[in-house]
Amino acid sequence: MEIKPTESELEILQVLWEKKACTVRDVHEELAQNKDAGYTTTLKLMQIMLEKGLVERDATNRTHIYKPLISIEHTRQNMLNKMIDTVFNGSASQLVMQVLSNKTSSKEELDMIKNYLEKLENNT
Amino acid sequence: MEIKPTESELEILQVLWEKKACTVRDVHEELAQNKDAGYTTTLKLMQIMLEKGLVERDATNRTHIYKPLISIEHTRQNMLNKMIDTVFNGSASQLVMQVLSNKTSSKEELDMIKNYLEKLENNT
DNA sequence: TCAAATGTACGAATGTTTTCGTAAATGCAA
DNA sequence: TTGCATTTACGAAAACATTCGTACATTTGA
Repeated sequence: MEIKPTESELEILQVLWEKKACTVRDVHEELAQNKDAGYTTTLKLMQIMLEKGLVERDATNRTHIYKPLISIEHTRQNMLNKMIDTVFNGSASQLVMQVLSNKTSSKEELDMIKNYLEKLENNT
Repeated sequence: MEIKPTESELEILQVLWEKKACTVRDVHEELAQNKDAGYTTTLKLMQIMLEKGLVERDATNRTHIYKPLISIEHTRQNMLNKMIDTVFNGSASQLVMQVLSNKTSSKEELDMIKNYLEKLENNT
């Protein structure tokens, strides 16, 4: 699967991932909180996403219901891999340390990560 | 600073970060290894980057010398923050764990990260 | 010296993404 | 019923990014 969502498409996917199934209006209203673009803009984008296979829809009723066709995990991983390749010289650990250095994480978060690391090491 | 480099601009920045100072030809030759686009394309892009303030140049001599004006760390952090905000619900640790789960890192890398984490915890 | 090579400048073509206007169909409520 | 609101479809404009052709200046070396 080599479809990279555009920035606007990602915004729409956020909403779909969160709400599982949406009408165009649902998505539009959600987006309208942070951004202003017309209703038909959102509609058009979602139609394009349908063509690209990023979403599917139930067109049984007049008001269509859209659902995401790509998973959030998959998309996250794709984006991370691309970023590691292009901006972090292929080093995942460099990326991790950069995240940890600037985002002031809580002790709980750090501990969670540490536990996770230990689990990883034991499993190999 | 709210200038987000485009994809092509990032490719050029990679080269500049690596080599510190470059002519257009330097950059072009480097890029030409993986991609094919004409010399004037690279030139034009670098001129645009100059206008945007992404790079500076010494135009004393006929062959101009370009240098990056934004640091690699800053750019990395910007990209990560944006990604955390938009795709990881604002949770840096979620991002970290996703990276660790899929990129099979070596034990050395994992240890490096663990040490780094401990240093972080001791400093707070 | 002077032609070829190398360099910059820059407008314009091309490609992609985003935005919107308008038309047509359907549902809804007075 | 009838007219107003909501919805889809779709073409085309606008905005943004990339690519390239061409003109012109400078350097180089035969």
